[in-house]
Amino acid sequence: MNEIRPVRAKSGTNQEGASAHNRRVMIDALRLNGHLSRADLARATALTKQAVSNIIEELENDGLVASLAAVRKGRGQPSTPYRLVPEGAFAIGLQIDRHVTRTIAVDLIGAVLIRKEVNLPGGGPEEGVDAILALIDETRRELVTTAPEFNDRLVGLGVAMPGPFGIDSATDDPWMMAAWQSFPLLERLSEGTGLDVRLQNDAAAAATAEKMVGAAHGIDHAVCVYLGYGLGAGLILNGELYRGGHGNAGEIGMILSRARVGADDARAPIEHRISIASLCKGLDIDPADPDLYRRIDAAAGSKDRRVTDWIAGAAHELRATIQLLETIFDPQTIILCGGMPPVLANLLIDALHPLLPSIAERRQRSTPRLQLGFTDPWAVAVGAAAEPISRTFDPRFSAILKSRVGGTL
Amino acid sequence: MNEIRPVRAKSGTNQEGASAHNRRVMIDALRLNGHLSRADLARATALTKQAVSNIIEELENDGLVASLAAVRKGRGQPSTPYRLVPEGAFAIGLQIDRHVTRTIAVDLIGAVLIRKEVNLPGGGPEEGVDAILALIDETRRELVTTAPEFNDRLVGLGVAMPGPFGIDSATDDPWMMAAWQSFPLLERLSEGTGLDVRLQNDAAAAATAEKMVGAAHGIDHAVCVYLGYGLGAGLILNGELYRGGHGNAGEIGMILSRARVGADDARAPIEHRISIASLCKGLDIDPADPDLYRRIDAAAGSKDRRVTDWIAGAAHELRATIQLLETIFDPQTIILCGGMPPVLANLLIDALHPLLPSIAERRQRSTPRLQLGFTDPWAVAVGAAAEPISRTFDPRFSAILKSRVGGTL
DNA sequence: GAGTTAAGTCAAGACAATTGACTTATTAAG
DNA sequence: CTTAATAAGTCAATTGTCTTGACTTAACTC
Repeated sequence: MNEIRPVRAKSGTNQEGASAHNRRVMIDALRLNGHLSRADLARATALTKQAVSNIIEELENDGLVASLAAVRKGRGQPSTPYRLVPEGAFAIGLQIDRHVTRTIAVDLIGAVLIRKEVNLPGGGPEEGVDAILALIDETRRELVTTAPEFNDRLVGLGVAMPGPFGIDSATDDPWMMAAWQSFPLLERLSEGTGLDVRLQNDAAAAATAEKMVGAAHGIDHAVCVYLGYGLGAGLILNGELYRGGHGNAGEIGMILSRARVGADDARAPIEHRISIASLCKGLDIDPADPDLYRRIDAAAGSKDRRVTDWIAGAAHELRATIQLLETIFDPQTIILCGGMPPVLANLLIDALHPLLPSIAERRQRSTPRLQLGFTDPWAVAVGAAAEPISRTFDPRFSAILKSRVGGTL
Repeated sequence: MNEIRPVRAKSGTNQEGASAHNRRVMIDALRLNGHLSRADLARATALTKQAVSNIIEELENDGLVASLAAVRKGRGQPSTPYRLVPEGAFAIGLQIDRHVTRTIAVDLIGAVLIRKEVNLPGGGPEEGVDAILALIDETRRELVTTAPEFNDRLVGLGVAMPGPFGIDSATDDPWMMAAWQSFPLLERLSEGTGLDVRLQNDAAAAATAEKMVGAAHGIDHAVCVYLGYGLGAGLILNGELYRGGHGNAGEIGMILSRARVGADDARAPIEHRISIASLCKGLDIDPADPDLYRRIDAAAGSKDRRVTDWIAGAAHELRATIQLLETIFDPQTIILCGGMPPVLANLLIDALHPLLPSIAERRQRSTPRLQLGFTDPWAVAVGAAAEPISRTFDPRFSAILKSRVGGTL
């Protein structure tokens, strides 16, 4: 403690870390493959039968896995497959959006257990946070009351709200939620609930949802393009969500468009053409309109000229963005998701084809270059709730390491 | 073996994996901090003094670390700092470029030990590979002869060549090295040398070099923009080089430009304006000119109008690209590197400022948004050689896991 | 010179995976 | 029907690596 010079180093690990990893690997394998016997797991994880047996027994005692009926499949003793027990854990997701606030609870396999939606009272975050805490508490109580098997099974609270976070320049973008950005939300929620709380932006949450229960399930390299009020991307790289140096990776809405606005060189963010906000502008709807979803749905269904114009513009811009993302990330697939009516999503997907040539054009593709993901407005909340589940149960480098105590010399 | 259904799962780990990780963590900590005592290491890695002591003793026996003179720094027993022993390991890097082939050897700390350059005999890869194997062997022998302490210390061979790899459409880009792309180079090199061989594209190799001995040293999130014959980016994400789903991540040269070529909507790859190849075109030099570097240097130094034009065009395009990369990756810094004369690099860096506004504009930056990295033409070869060192000694998730034996049911 | 602080070692203990032999349950072959 | 082959899974002993807590050593401070 004589010098202030910080020592930079990664953490080491020990048997506990290894064991924790192995438990996560078992859960991950069951999540990906549905059900596997102990022998299957031993082969798949490169562990010995005995090690797997011990771990599975432990997980069974913890109520995280359960056996199914034995299966005869040829010579040899029949195998006993194991599956995840959905009731083994649950997490709460909180989505704070511009006009609504939602809570949701999902179980170990990502299934939705309960959901609630409120309009926050006017005023700022200071007033809102109490309402949020009440909503979370209500969600928690209600679930445990109706399904007591979930008692003591809550692993965390995930929060999703529009980013970017921690940016100096309070941009004058009317769709940014400046007040919430500067509010110490996580601290207040953590204090108020006693839970481990983590924040993601909308796109990251949508990607987390796609990864656990959607099109990105089991895919290690995917870019989820999230089209909401704004535009973002959730980056799944090496099987984990990538956050960037300051938690703002994937804010692709702020990429400057290729199209010039006027005669000068000023270019607008692509979000100004690819977003529900821009569609609202075109349709002359207030984005705060509580009936927004239905109105867009109607307009899209009726082939309103203003919708087709928007689609043409958005598709033009988005095609280039997809080519860009493919070029930069070389992902296995790109997933288009967002809280929009399926009619609109399908029109957009159609308008995006044919895609621009890119390195993603390869003969032996196992997944399409572009797929449609969730369009359910609740997907972001699901992703928010899926994050604590993933953090608690998925294999990841950081879960192996010992938690740092000191870190400075 | 009754079903073909593959079981997808991550590998488990055991004490061996944990131990291997801890050894790597020690080496990484010493690499980052220069020298640390056992007590420092224990604090920094969250391991116990005893565990660190054992590991360091082992590493010392293996000739990878060595102690320095004891340091008195206040009360208590003086500490004995340890440092990496450069002679503890070396790796060979092979750079196959359009007009030259280079080999290099670097030691454990990334210092260059020996380097060689040849022009491959005409003909295709089939003729070339024998010359390459001879060159590698010569490099290896010469080093071990002049510095016998390196005997038996070779950890691998890293190869760098222009990407992208494994793309169907043999593009008609005259700068692609189609013949080499389809040649089973790695297999042949692996057979011929008996070494573990890995391939990177130029930009990835440059980033690997920056990470081990350059501007990205100790930085976990950085994008290295590599300006060579073509344009690419080496992505350092979470402290590791990101390769993408098919090993082609970061091929940003193929991003389509914002500028239209003609009146129609056709757009050229930005590489057509940001690359040495494009500069050659502008200067009317054959990129194969053996005197290329000097001629560009002269032109840049003399403020040749054609050079300033190129710089203006490249800077315009590159500014947008930098804004794009910052927006997508939210890195701690962007490093511009490439095999160009420093005069040119500095002119380009100057022309890039002021940078476009982006989320990277934050008050408490510890690193500049854009820095100049290596411009040495040998940097790619260094990066190629640094890869086996990094793979062997740096902490990484995959190093903890047991190697898969089966994997299918 | 006594007390304090910090680095580092010693020896025993704990933990989780490994090893190799064994049991059990089924199909295949003669 | 019997025997062999095959595969799942268990038992008990072993191993390797980190942890624990007491101890030693070497400096500084008062």
